[in-house]
Amino acid sequence: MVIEQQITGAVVTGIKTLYGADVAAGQIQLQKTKKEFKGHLTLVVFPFLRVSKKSPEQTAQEIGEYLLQNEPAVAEFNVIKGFLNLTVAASCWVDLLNQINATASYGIVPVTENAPLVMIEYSSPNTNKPLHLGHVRNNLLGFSLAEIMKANGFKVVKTNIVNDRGIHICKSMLAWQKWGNGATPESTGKKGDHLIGDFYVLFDKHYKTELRELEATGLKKEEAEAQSKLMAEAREMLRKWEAGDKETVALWKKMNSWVYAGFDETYKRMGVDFDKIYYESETYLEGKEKVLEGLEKGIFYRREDGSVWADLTPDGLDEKLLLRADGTSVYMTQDIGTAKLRFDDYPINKMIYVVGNEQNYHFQVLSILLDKLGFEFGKGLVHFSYGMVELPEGKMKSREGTVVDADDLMEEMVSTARDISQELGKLDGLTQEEAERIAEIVGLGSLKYFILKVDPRKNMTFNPKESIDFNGNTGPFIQYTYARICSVLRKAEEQGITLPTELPLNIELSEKEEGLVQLVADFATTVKEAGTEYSPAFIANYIYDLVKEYNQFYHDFSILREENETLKIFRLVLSANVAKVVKSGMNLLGIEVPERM
RNA sequence: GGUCGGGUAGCUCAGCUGGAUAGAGCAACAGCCUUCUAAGCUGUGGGUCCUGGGUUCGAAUCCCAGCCUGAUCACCA
Repeated sequence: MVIEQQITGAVVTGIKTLYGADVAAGQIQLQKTKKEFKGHLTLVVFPFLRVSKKSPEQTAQEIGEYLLQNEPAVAEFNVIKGFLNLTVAASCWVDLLNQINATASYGIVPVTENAPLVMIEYSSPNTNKPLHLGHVRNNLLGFSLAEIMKANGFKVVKTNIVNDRGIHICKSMLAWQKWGNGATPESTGKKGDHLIGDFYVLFDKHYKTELRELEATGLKKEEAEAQSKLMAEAREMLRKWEAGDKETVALWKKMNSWVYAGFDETYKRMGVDFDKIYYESETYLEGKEKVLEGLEKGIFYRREDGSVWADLTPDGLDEKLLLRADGTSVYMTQDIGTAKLRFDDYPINKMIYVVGNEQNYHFQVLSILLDKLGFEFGKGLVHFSYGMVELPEGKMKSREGTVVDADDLMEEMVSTARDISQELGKLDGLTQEEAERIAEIVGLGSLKYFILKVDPRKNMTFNPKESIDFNGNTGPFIQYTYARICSVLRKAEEQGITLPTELPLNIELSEKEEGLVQLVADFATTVKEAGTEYSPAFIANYIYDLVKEYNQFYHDFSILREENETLKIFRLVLSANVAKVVKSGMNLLGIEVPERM
């Protein structure tokens, strides 16, 4: 990176000297040389033809000669058409590796006292069913994004808004009352969130039966729905809850506590956490006040029936309801309320909402509304919108039981990891605990990487029948490489080799080794890009490239068996730094790396 | 219909702020373990980068039109 800046600067002065023209550093296209050509960096000379008034080849030749004489970092060059391929001196690469080696957390920007604060909302489950694959994607993206923002020097507050109220929860409660026979997580041995989820499904089953029976008497669908006794009971329960009926609230609290215990277990295993949790039951009334405030200021308007609206047609959107005629709040009102509470709690500079792309419109509207209401982060709020996870047959439907459950999935991945380890005989000589720990790391690593390596915006399909791979472009592939490096480093230590803090600059390196140093150095820019683009996938793809490259090196070169002592040490330092970057990169994805596997 | 995504190898995906012959993995086939972990490495086959125009020395990438696909446009959350 430093090398690139140096050469870019030299090119600027070179063009000034050769052709008397001024070019901005930003105009200079210095890119990595393609593998099939010799060199490390390539200057595209086409843009300079206007000032050189010569052919591409001749221009490239002239600039190349200038650099060779005036820029010590450039050791060689060759010209192919309009491309000037530059070979950087080996000593520069060793020097660069020394710098990386000296920085314990290379590529990670430290968080300073007065760094801007980013709040990231993610997960945001309903309390009427367990987490499924869609939540897994959300959780992994949210957690990783938080790590990436931290690595870019931001203060980060991770938050979760739990949707703990509403008709859906009442459905589970009602079903439990009617058919639960007092079942508890203890009595059934079931995780609380699963238990509640079962009752939610049970409600739906009974409700459907009721509808069928009503329709059999000749009623239309809408009429049947209107006459459903079950639904009426659920609504009545919601009314009671909102009125603060003691019995209802007590039941609600009890059942929610079961769900939270279940969620905690799932989050813990997944390795995600939160700094601050908000509950909708505590925030849903808050927005009202803000909306009324906006009404007073004339930002919103009231209709004849008493409902309050925002007119967003000047912004190219529709009119949006904010308060019903009866004064109750809607989803949007709640999000305004939550925003208010958060802003009261923290000096938020940037707000990121990790929410599925089906809510793009909602957040577009929210951004405008918050801005109008005077929230500083409103205009710049980021809706980190990600695509759905679909099954080969299409969308997952919780009511139809086609969801891929998060707990089941994690368990399956870990157990597959365990089986593979056993088959390959990788666990010989390890204790039961160590083996189990590794299975956990590898199984979850596989799942996490599988999800995070794809562009968040895209919908992804997950085929439960074809289990997630452990070979190729996968988490375990990366973890395996890390474990191998650790193994080599362990052996070096056993042989009494200590790694120096600084390598001598006069080492002869192969292209492969130079390329690896260059790749390792790229970690810093990758972290930065992942931050500005909000993309864990950038990190994932980078690590894969690095690891693939390292594996080739590992295969083709000896490290400990290298006879040239200096070279051996260099390769060990290089390996150690590849491992270092792989580890911190994987950590940015929320993935652990094992020291053996 | 309006708005916003996505369309790249049989499958899953990179590449998209314009640059060289469009890359990986999986699957298929063929090789490489008495040598630092073979969850690895090497090779073979596989492509109208949705289509058609345009801008450019140069387009998978940018612009326009169209096609396919998903989401959304609720007094649900």
